[in-house]
Amino acid sequence: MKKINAIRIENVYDFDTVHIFECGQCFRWNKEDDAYVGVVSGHVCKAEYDASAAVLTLETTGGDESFWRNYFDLATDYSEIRKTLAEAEPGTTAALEYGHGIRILNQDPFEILISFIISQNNNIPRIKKNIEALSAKYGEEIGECFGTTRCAFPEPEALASAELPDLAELRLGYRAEYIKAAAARFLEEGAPETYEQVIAYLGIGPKVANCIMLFGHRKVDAFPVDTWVKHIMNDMYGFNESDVRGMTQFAEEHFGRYAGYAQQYLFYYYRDRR
DNA sequence: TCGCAGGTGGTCG
DNA sequence: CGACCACCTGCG
Repeated sequence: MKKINAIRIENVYDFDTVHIFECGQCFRWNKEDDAYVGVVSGHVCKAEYDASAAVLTLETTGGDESFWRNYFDLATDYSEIRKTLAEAEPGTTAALEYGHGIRILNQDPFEILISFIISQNNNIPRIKKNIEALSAKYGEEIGECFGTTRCAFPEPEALASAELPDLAELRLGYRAEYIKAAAARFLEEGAPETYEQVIAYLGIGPKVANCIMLFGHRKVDAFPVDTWVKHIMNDMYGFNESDVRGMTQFAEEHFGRYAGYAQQYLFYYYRDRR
């Protein structure tokens, strides 16, 4: 049993655990009993939020308050973001209200890189299974927490030196070779900092590259265009679903520096009500 | 059985 | 360039 620290953070607003953890930005948080439990940068964390008291309570194996404040992006004013987006594009109002309490987490760049390679042409339950399997086999064991043995997300070294047949056993499919190559490249070159550097990776195209910039590097004007955004942009603005260029330009012009937030609200709203 | 799931690389015209 | 199309895998 790992030692658990309690951290109590007051005056937390615009926060909703369901919306934060289910909006598709992260894959290692799961509802266990009445709270969400996740593994973040080698720390296990149980998160509970009391809206009436505006208090976020964390039970965690590590990370100090400032680490978790940064992870949950508590310094950002999401009311201001929603207000700005609603004024710029009134059609998004319903989505902004529906997804109130979404926050774009500050996640580890390597974990995001690998996780979103796995996400391509895939579905969320299988993505999560793949990532858990990868962590169990190649990640460091943290110990038993909240009734389960938990493992950190693998380090680049571990995945770079993984054998392809072993990765294949985890049912990663054709993404296995992308993962190994990406880990080796990350190890050699360090974290890719720009869209151009990320998209140069084998197995990373425009959609995944934008997700990596948005979720792994806090480039909040990035606008990932996936199958749902195509439906949304067709539905709301009449774009042909093949016109990714047009949608991207629209996002730049209408959502501007908050395009990434807009994408999350819209994606979550439409996908959740499918 | 077949299409789909938060796409991408390869190959044509 | 832009329009196909195959692709690991699991599920309904």
